[in-house]
Amino acid sequence: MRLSQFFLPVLKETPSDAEIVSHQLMLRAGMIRQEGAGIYAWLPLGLRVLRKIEGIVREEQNRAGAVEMLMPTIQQAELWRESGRYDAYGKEMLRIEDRKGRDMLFGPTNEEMITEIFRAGVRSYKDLPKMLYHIQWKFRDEIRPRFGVMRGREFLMKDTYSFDVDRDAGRLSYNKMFVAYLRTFARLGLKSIPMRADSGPIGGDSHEFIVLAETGESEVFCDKRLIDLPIPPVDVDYTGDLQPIVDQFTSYYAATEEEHTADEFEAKVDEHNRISARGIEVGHIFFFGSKYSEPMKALAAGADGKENPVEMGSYGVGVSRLVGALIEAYHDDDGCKWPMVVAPFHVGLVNLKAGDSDTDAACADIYKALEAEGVEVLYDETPARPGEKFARMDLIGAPFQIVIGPRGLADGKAEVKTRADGARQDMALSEVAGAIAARVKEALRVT
RNA sequence: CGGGGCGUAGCGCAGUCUGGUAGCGCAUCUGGUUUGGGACCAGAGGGUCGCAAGUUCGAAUCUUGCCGCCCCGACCA
Repeated sequence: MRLSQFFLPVLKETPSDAEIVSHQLMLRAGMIRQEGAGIYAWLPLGLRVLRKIEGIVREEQNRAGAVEMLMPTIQQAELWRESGRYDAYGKEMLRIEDRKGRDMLFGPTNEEMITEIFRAGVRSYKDLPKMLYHIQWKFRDEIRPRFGVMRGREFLMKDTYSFDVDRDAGRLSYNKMFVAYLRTFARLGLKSIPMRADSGPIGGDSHEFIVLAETGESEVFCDKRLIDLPIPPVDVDYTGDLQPIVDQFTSYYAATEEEHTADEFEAKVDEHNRISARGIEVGHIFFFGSKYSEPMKALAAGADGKENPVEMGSYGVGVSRLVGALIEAYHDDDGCKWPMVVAPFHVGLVNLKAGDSDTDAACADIYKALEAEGVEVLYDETPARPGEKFARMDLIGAPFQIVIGPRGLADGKAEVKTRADGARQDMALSEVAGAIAARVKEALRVT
């Protein structure tokens, strides 16, 4: 992508109503624009990151055996009356009316709809288990939206729903999502910790996946040793027994504020291993049994011919929130420092003397060579001053910056800067594209 | 919803107390000088002062109502 064709409205100054660094940088780097309280337009740069996160979430869901679909954002109130939640949900639900005066709503979640879809297509235990998911915009009329995309009213969520014949089978689905979430967040470059969470009125299992961050909204307590537990590899067998993996993570103490008890914390964790910190909830997995299948009559016949409500779970990932969480984890004073897998561009190519035929030609060659290798390049061929170019590239945070100017050109050199540590090194002009492409590919390799 | 704060050019702000017809920095545009890590000089454009009503000879400034946004609390991906 050539910068001159792109739309990148960067800000030099920090907008005054952005409180936390991720919100500030998203506005400054031209990733989002606020259109209302908790409502944001995703500008081209921000959308690139959002799509990449979405892609990784999708890959890991598919790997775990979940099947993608897409449900609408607008739902009928009728459906929610069936489950009894139309009245129970409260003011967080945005209620609207169509031209015929029918009650509609902008979906805050999809349990009812998926249950309705499922019951229409499944009658027998032979069709189970099933896991279905979609990645769709949700609207929750939050009492107080804040922190940019971290708590927006409109947000992008991946929500998966599992359907099983009984509780034991349900546990297997739960474990699949548990493992998929460990992998998803690790692939994104985040250290997530599954924490025991409020299980709600009907009981069942529930874990929140928390990324530690000073700006997190939740207060959390956990065992330090959780942070470096091994993540299940790409070839983990989802048809096999995942219980040992889940057990390993859940054997250590980890709880959010609501579930935390100081006595248990002190009894189970040595003082030097205790972490008491703040965290961002990036995922939540929940097994809720027949809460919806029973009132909504989502039944499956068992081997004995008797019909029973299916056992369900739901599993959410805050996709748009993850953009904020990633910036909280990866930034410095100059801007974003994206991990390769979510970087809006892998490489920023800086032409130090745009308009000079030699530097233009050298840049064009490298640009072409990189794109041919599948590397995503933002090529700054605008005649701005060098300092401004560097600042802009730092702000958007491409992992590599390749700098071409007349001085280096004379020696056949290009300068390569690594955004993560700021290191700069000279590389031979003839080799730079190949070498950087190899490093990009290596960083994108899935493990 | 309760408490606090804010709304003046794309961004950051001053001016409001004490009414007199709108200003600064950055950004943008033009010309020139520059060009290897956030340049300099000269000039220019850009504003229903959140909206509406009222007071007044005169309102960004005073009064009332409304709208919007941010921060602190109970909910959640």
